Amino acid sequence: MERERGAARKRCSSNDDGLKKGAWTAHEDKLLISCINASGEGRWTSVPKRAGLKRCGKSCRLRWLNYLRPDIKRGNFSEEEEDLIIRLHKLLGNRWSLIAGRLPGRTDNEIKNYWNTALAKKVHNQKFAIQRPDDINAWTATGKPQRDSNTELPLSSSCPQNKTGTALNPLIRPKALRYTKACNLSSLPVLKPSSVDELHLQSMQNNGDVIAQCKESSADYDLNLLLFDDMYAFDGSDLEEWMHLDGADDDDVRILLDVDWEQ
DNA sequence: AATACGAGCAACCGCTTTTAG
DNA sequence: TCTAAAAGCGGTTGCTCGTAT
Repeated sequence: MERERGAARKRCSSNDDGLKKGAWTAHEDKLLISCINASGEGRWTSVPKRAGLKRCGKSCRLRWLNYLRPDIKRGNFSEEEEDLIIRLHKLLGNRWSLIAGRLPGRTDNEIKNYWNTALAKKVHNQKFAIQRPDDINAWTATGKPQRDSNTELPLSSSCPQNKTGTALNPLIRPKALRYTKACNLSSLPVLKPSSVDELHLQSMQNNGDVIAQCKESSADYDLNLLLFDDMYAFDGSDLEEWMHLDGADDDDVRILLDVDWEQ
């Protein structure tokens, strides 16, 4: 299998078979557009033959998706787009396709380039780094809040809090989705496992006190915007317990178990 | 005017994941 | 269930163009 896949890669990457590489000409673009208009997207390996192009299917796909698609938005990024990219990058890291999914008309390649050339520097200069809790000493070395030894629930004093007594700036990472960056959940979009169609959570309660509130604001495929107004410190096991207290179903618990602490 | 340098971006490469038979 | 092919993804490369020297 590996040999076959390697061979397939070689076929696409090699110039031995006369495949053209480098910048696309206007004529090639025209041929590709005509082909896709005639038979639709997909079956990329057969596109070069159908279009009369000396390119590999992969190259055709990339050209179409990143440049020729009619719904592509060109031009400068707006402030709103810029802000959204920064916030999503804080949450998702270099998951460009996911980020692009939140910006209609923008491609992952475009966003990636924009990040690498402009935003990364800007974010660095603005010290847009993840904010650590003010009272970091109250936190354990793992980044988890200290717990009550009897209830195993987090001690309220172990988490930095605002004036209303709710927690500030918990750092979490959705581990099941192989994201590598810690993030500040406050007002940020949160990834939801794609297998979960609906998010039922409206509130999680513990002994009558609202621990966290989630507001569903999007019905996208794999991203739901959850706004955690005042988020309490928690980790996966705490949440599981809380969810069961609240009568949540397995999907709800799974969402929350996909969240793991990272300092 | 010539050259060097850096920024921006399109395209490529190779790996992983998904799909189809 | 297994395998090969196709599609998707993110990192990297290299070309072009503008600016500084």
